[in-house]
Amino acid sequence: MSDKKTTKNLILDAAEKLFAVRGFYGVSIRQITTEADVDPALASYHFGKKNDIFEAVMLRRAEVLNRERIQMLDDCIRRAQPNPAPLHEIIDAFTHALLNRSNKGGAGWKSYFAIIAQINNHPELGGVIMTQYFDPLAKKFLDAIHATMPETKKEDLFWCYHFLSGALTLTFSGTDRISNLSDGLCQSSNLDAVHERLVPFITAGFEAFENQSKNPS
Amino acid sequence: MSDKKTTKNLILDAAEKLFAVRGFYGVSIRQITTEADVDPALASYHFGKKNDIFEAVMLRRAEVLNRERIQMLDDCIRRAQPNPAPLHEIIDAFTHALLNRSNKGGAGWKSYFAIIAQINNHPELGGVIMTQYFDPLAKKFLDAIHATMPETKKEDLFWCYHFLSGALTLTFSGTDRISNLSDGLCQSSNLDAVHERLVPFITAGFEAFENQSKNPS
DNA sequence: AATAAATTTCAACACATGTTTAAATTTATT
DNA sequence: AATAAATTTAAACATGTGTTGAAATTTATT
Repeated sequence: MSDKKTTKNLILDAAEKLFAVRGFYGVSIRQITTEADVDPALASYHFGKKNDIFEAVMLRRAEVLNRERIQMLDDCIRRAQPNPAPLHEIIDAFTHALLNRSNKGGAGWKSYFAIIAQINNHPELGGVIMTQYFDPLAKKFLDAIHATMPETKKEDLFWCYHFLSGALTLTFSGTDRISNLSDGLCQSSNLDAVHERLVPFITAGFEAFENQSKNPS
Repeated sequence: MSDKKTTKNLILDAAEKLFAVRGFYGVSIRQITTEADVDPALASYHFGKKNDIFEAVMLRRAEVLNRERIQMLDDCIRRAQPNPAPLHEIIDAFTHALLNRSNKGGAGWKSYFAIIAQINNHPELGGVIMTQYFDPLAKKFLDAIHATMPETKKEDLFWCYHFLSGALTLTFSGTDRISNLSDGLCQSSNLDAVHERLVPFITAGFEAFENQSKNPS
């Protein structure tokens, strides 16, 4: 699904697809290599341990993703100069590449984000892997938001980011529980509908902490 | 950790603890029964399949939890009569029992919520189990919110609920990624700090959709 | 074309998996 | 105290696990 169909990529594609549905522990190397139509020994040969396959899956798309997101952030900061960037544009820059890829990037990207959703909420892997691949970028966004909302306590901004992260990743998870709740009126797969609502929702949430004089309870 | 220390409860407690850290597929029945200091065969004897253990873990606390949350919702609706309940009180009723138990309910409750966080973001289990145990309650809350915000499109309310669900469950997950991000300034374990900020954040998010005349993009 | 390197195959390793069976033991009932 | 039921134990089942090793094959280099 990405680049040349080398054995390495065949394995990564298969692993990505299966990890997305059953998680790291729910997938065996045999299942991966069967899905990839490849000998089981090739997984060890090309990647080493099972853990290394997982990390390779994560790394492959994280790079292109982060490049895109930083680009969007820099653009919106530059556009606004000398003023600070508008909050909703920063939120959009943070989420747009993700939702857009998840929506129109093909099955591989969708699987990738489903894995991220799982990891982000997984106590054992979440702290490590997310921190490793996405924290530098998160800090850049928080800096940008801080520049836009200089009077808001940093502590509050961190928590707002935390809520943003949770809302965003649940959208990726592909559980589509909202479809049941809404009797089919809403669907997680309709990521345009999500994006239209996520940005104003989160923006309003941040803005609730703009007047620091207000009683925070 | 709950009720009498029967074999059944010993197994459920151990399963709860382990599932919270490594997920359903990451835990074996042997690990569970070892942790519970009990013969492996007793898991099958008392519960049947591994899946049944998991469902028993889920069900045990879901009942007391939902009873508490419905109570709080009914209370805040009754207090406000004949007016609709204030939005922030509804949000509080939805989240308070969860965050409070996770904070002060002991290790078992903390594990339980970590499992919920995983399930909620798991494409295979999330749709089924969360729908089964928590959807009736979610519908009640959405009805209450709809009564408070009658002019807002139901579709918007569903999405807002979706974001709320994501932000809330990430808080439960126990990943504490926010601790790294904030250099220890914020910690997921400090659930009072979360609650103080989650309610106004989410409330403001909902309220962003109050004026239906506004362009939703 | 001959040689070296990289890749793929096939078989096997030792161990872990969920679950079952039948006997031993404890607990409850008459 | 005798009998029945419920629970616990210990062993084993077949199958799946991640990983490795040594040949066979393909690809690249000289």
